[in-house]
Amino acid sequence: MVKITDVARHAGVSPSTVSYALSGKRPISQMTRQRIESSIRELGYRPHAGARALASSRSNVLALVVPLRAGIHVPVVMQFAVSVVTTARGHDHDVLLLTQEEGEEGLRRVADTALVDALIVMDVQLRDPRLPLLRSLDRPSVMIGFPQEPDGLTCIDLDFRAAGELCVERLARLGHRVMALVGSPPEVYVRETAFAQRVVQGFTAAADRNGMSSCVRPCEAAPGAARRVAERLLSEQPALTGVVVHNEAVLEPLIEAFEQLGLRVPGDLSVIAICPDELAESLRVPVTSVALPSAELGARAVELLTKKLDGTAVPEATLLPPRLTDRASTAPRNAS
Amino acid sequence: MVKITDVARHAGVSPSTVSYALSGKRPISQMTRQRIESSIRELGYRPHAGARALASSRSNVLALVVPLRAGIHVPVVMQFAVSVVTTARGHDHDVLLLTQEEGEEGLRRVADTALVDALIVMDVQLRDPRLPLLRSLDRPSVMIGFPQEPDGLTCIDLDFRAAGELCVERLARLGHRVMALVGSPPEVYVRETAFAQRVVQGFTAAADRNGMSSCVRPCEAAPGAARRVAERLLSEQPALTGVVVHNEAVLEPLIEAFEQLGLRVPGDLSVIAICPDELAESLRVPVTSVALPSAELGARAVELLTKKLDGTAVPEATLLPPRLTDRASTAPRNAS
DNA sequence: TTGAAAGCGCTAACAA
DNA sequence: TTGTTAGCGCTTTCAA
Repeated sequence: MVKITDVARHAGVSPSTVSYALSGKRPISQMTRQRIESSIRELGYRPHAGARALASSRSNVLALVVPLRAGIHVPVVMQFAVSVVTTARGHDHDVLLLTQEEGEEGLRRVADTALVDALIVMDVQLRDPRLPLLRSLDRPSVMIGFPQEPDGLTCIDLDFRAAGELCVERLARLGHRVMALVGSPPEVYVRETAFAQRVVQGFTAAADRNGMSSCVRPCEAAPGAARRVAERLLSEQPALTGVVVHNEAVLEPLIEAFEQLGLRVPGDLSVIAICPDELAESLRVPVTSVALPSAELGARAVELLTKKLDGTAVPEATLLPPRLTDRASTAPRNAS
Repeated sequence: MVKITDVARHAGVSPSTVSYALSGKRPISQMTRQRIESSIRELGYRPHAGARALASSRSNVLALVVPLRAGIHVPVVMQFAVSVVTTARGHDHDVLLLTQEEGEEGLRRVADTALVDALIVMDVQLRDPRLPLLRSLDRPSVMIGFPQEPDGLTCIDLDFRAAGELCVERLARLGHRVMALVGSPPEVYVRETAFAQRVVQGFTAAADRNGMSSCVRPCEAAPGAARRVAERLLSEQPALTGVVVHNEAVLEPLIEAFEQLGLRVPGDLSVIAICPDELAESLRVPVTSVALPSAELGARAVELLTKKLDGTAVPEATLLPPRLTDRASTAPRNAS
């Protein structure tokens, strides 16, 4: 194994000079820098990660905790993870993958052993048991999602409340007066996942504000669930002309169900989803949607974290504004 | 920070004794072990990962390289990753996540800096450019998938050839004589992904062996592609009664398309998929399928790797036998 | 602009 | 069964 002393000898300088040339933490003359660089190349030198971590108390590794639970759309998690890895690499960091399953002990372990410098935690609940722990750790963290008490923590997420409102506003502008929100599976609400509740709040508030009739229905991801929800909605709200869907798994089946029940999309029924753009674009009827920007969230989370590692102050809360793209599933309300 | 010398002093022993108590690499008397354990608990001691890695030349971290390309079913990758993390934790290892994008340089980097002890590489191509590198690294690796020349490498995968055969055999036993394979998107074949080709080989060989008429159609994941493939199949093979689908993205739309074209599943057409059980179970018509055992693959890959790290010899090739589950999409050929 | 040298916290060879 | 101690390869202070 080639070590820093080998490089130093080969370049005719001291080890510390090589170290500084590598880190840029002190000025190096043009000439020595070049000699060092060519020695490194010639010898194929790679600094030992463990030795570095020990001497500098920086591992240059971030922990990413991914959720596993029901009702979470897997491609969103994956895209987020990939974006975190890519962005982290751009900041000279690697990413250690942890599962929710490991729980608080897992977080404590990687932090206390100095395996990682900082943590990104996905799928934060309103009263997440990990919050006190994260506050007490000596390493910075960023949470995806907003808990009830975000004080002292750094959180980022799509502004789901505004997303819910934006959907309603768009439907309102198209003349729709009676609308429904088809949401996540019931268990998501039961475990108090903030983002699901925020959509409901935004949806309901905007509907009330616009004097519209509205209702909210959670929906399972199971095969027949979309159909049943569609049937119930139509029987309970015969005048329904606008539907907001916040549930990736049932978006397609739900539209199919409405059409099988005799409603044309968007002729009789306008549909807006809150989901990844890729999903909205891929359906037979491309769906007007508010994007779930997982890649951007991942990138931003890493940037917040690297700033915190650099000692730069960052805002406690970052809410990404919703962005709506019109596609083929929305139309003005039929005058008939 | 609490260090091993603190624990040693607190327990009235030497640091090495603490180290050995932790690693179990030499016998410790009952009494000292207990004293050490309670000191550790009392002080909240956690060994520093970097220091450990430096002194022992083991980081206890595995690298996992995940694919990003088109035609790869995201939930399969995610489930695999989760299974790798879970199993690795059971063997006292953590998992560093790398993307395909990082390429050979990424592999070399994490190996040469001793950031990881070993590597798991997914989505191996027939002539994968990473093979020579993996052979030359001083760290063990396991590949998911089989390249053309697996010599000197450790590979594991589902036996896709046998899976293709198994599907045909089941259809043959049900009396079907004319069948088609709807495969992955064309780009998957173009880039020579072994598993896709192996399914084709198994499918074709078994069909020939049984004197059946067969054809193979790649299929895009795009919205209308399933419908077009279904139409072409029916016009070109009017006697078609058995379809094998090896393409998660189009399984559902394909069945819908066949039904819209007037064919009942399984009344007129029997369908067998090669896909994750969860997907097969979740469709409106639960689909008879050969399971894609991503969780098992992940666990087995880690086990192979930890054995290699322990110096135990492991087989170069591991092929998991296909397992077929009968569901509602297959029936004996209609006698009419 | 550079060098010397003292650790960082742990493991494992050696010695007892 | 346990202790002593020499590193592991790097960073960073101090000194020049």
